[in-house]
Amino acid sequence: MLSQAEENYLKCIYALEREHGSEVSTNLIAGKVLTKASSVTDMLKKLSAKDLVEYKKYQGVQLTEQGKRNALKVIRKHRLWECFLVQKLHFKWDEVHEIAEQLEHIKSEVLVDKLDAFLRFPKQDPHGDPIPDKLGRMLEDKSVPVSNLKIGSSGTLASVGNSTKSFLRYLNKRNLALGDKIKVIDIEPFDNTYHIETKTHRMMISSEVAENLYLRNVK
Amino acid sequence: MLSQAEENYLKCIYALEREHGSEVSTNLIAGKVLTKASSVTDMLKKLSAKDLVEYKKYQGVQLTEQGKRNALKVIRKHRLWECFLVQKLHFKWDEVHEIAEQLEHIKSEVLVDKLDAFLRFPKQDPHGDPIPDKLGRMLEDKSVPVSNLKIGSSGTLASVGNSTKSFLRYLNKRNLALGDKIKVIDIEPFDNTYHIETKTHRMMISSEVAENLYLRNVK
DNA sequence: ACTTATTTTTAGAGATATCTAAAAACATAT
DNA sequence: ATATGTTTTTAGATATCTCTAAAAATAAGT
Repeated sequence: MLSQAEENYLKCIYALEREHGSEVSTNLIAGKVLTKASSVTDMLKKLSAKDLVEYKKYQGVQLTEQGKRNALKVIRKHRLWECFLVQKLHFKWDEVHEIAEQLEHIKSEVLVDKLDAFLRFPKQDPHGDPIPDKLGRMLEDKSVPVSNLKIGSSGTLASVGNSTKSFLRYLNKRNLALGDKIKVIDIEPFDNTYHIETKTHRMMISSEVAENLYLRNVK
Repeated sequence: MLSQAEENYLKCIYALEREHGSEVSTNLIAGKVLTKASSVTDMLKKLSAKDLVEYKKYQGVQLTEQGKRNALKVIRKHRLWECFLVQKLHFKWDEVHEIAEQLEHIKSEVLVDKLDAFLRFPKQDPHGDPIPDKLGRMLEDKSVPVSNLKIGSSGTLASVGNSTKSFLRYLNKRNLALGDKIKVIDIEPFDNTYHIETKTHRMMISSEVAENLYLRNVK
């Protein structure tokens, strides 16, 4: 049985393996979990003892198959609960992340599967992220962050790389929503600020924001 | 912010104050929480420091107004989640207690109120227990345990004093369900075994079971 | 009232998850 | 290759919640 802290680390390492290579460093984890490197080291030893990660001192970590399975279970729960909160309880997309962070740790296989059925087996959560099925399979993510685009290319906003309340409120304020078509007009070479255009607006976004807007059907 | 352990103690003390007098002893609590008396003492000190209980050494405890408010919040959440699990996810009444024990600790006022609305403000949970509203008000419980009845009296099964899987499965097996009319036919003076009768069956139940079957409209 | 039994509290220790500060390993630069 | 800087790990401490074993308070019995 995994503790909440252990589950959070697995989820975090899973995300970092996708963002960066499959070798994840202690400091990277510390940054994401908002803790100190020394705490991360402690936890990595524990996860390693449980065969959830491959860990060699000073070498960073990698999830084992078992670790990945467990990470996907937590992610599945998180995203299903987000769907529930938005679809059934009528929360806004910027209000659900923090609550789902708690709900994702509820222990009951049956509960998750019944919730999945109740929601009619959704394939994506309110932020456009794919929901793993019972076996961990999910839609392959072919989206690209705006920060990878060249001037002149465009695509459709498919998901966001950050589901915190503050980021989503920022998007609301700027009138950006999933499904919007976005085109890159210009890039400031100095600080990588992006000038983008939607159907109705033109705006500038920082490089950090550009890294968190994922587009599909990029041309 | 209260920890899960603290919330569990408050809930437990609340229940014991109803079952026994308002003075609840350390050992009683230890029995209900399944822990040792020494652990209870530690926790009582902590709850007392937070003004959630009135505690004097060797004298037992009592919830303060604040403690009662918090206990009712947890109970409200527990019972609402049980409704959700049965009504929306189609769990059986004997499958929800353990899951609700986890869900009751999810922190979000808005969530509870939205859940309440989603379920159309139910007044009772699947075990017949009253659900406190946002302000802690609930249906007054006028039911009586079978163990308080005399030979010849009868009533309608209104709620159960124990929602564990094992007890509810026992009731399923004996074909006892909420709403059933129950009549006391005889009481063994030796061990307080009750002979009871429903519309379709006659059976014997132990005194422990009799203490956990609550009837309304007793005549 | 005094002995015995029960209940409750204290004292000290373990497990989990975190931290700070210092040491060790690794990376980089001249 | 040696010095400098960064990253990671260790060592030791704290907070929460639990336990066992022993001491203190209360209750009960004759």
